[in-house]
Amino acid sequence: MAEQAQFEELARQLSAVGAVKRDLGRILPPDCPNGSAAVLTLLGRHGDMRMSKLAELLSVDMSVTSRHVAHVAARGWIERLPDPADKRSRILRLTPAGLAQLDELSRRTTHLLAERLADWTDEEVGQLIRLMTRLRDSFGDCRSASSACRVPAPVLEETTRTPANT
Amino acid sequence: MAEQAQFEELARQLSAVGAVKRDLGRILPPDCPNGSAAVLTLLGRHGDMRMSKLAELLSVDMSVTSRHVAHVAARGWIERLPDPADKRSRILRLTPAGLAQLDELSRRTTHLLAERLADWTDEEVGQLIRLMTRLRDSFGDCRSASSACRVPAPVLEETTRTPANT
DNA sequence: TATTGTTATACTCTATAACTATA
DNA sequence: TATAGTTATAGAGTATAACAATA
Repeated sequence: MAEQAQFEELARQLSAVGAVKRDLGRILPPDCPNGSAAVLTLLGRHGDMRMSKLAELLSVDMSVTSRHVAHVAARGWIERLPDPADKRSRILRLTPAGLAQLDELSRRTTHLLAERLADWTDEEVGQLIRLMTRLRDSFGDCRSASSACRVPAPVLEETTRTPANT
Repeated sequence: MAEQAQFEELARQLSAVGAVKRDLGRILPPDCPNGSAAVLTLLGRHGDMRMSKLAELLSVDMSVTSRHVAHVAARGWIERLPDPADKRSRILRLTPAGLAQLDELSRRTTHLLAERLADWTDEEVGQLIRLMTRLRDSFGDCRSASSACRVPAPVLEETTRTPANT
């Protein structure tokens, strides 16, 4: 178990990494904001899927997913096919135009990252990816796995003073 | 230099880590959204500073900083003192109430992180912090260094971990 | 003229709730 | 009744541009 000071620092870095995300967002193609890019990326990586599955991968509410998907579909980058197994559902699929857009996305982001991280080693980038993935799992497992994280965290009452941590 | 596939994966993880940030944002105290929390945290960590300095630390436009600061000041968590050296400028300072609020923030976030990252070792958390910090530096240096971002850029000696006023 | 900070406006992302159409 | 998805609405975060006061 890590120390409290570490958790504070981690929280700060999580907040600060937003600046990197914004930098990446600024170089996206026209009409393709972050939300659209995320949809295309996940469809390219995981293949055809339903809305609910995409919402889960995005870790956002399905209403949000619906908006992003509508935006992407309106530009012809994906199509929404009927699901023969369930008429309420829709299957999302990248179109050739969507694939081309995804290509462009990938080119831009990797170019920027390659430029900024020019002095990083392969191993360092891999390590960061592994740790971020694990971080996400440590949080995300709570959303699907209902038991473990369901423990409603000791509700902080007490005073406004920090107990001299361990 | 890392491979292209790694950069794509890193971009994906950067996008996905937003879910963790949102989880942290949900447990913040009333009237204290992420922007306010960031202001309080940075003032607590770096001590009194001017708007422009805070904007730089937040990596956002000063207009955004101004809004966040106004929100925080309206709740009495900071005060905006005149700068004797420059009448256009204002010095930001945490109030006792702001310090208490910062305490509460810290308690909540560390609680949540300690819970979610219960099976992480001290070393793993430290490694993630180091890599995220370096990632931010690899991007952030471009903002201050006005020329081409190719150049390693002058590293600002910023090891001041003075816990500000007390 | 340039800089510090504020305000107005617009856009993106997100969540909640109400709604539909199926199951 | 319950679930898949849509839409309306509201709130937070951000950037750009116009502005005021001061340097």
